[in-house]
Amino acid sequence: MARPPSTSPTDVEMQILGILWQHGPCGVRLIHEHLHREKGTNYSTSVKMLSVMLGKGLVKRTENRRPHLYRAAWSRERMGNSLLGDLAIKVFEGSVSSLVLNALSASKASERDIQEIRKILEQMENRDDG
Amino acid sequence: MARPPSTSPTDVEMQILGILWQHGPCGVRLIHEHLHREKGTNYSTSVKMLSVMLGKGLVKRTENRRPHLYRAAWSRERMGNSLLGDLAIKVFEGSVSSLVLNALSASKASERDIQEIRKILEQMENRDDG
DNA sequence: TTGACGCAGCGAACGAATTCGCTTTAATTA
DNA sequence: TAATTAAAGCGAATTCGTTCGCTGCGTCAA
Repeated sequence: MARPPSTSPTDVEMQILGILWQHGPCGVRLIHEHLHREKGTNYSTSVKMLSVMLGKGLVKRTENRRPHLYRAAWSRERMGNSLLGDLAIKVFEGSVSSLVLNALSASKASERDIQEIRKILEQMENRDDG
Repeated sequence: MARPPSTSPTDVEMQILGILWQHGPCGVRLIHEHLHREKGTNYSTSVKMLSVMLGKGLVKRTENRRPHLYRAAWSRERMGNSLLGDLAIKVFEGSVSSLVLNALSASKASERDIQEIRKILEQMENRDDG
């Protein structure tokens, strides 16, 4: 009679993944320092969250030495695409294209970004399956 | 000592917004029928959720007649862009361009989508602020 | 070895999100 | 009007996400 556990990473989990993506593998101490700076949480909280994330398969860790080293289980890109897919399902009935189209027409992308996108479009057209 | 209330719509709320975007303004009854079909929830649950969403400003309602009519407070497009921005903050350090770029290079957009995107890019370049 | 200190883990506490039962209010029919 | 049915609302129950306090272990230096 309550809500089901969420599939995608929660807010704090995303925050931690962000730190891991930025720093690469690191110990709890470093992660804690970031979280403490950003929201004043306790060391135990960081330990717990990492533990939860380990259980969910969101992070992996090396236990050879102490302190243990944590790293993100998924790359920034992979996670981004996955969450983008979820978002498309929620608001655009599953169409990532609609989502991207809509974002492009609403945003003010830089000249450099536009060139970048052009290049990618050409690459796509040169693929057989495009 | 707990989590802060989430800013963006929750899962169930998004589900309800989806129904409203699809059907346009409608009463609780219709929304309930959808939710019941999809996850077997009770009529009271739909009433409550709509009430919560009304409090959050996610939906508006007309009380002239009974049953009351509910409608989404934000368009699909507006909500999509807003959530896309949130997502970019979480995974790409705030860069929507990175998010879109990454999505484009990973996805297999259709020929028609590609042309569509080209058109939008041209429109963007013709704007002074592009 | 022993004392000090950092690291890891567990379980409880608390608010947020979701669900429903029961009551109240409104409309519709007899 | 009175009885019946539908709509709306309230409050409690339940689970999830997040936080921390306390306990115990590993490591290092004296």
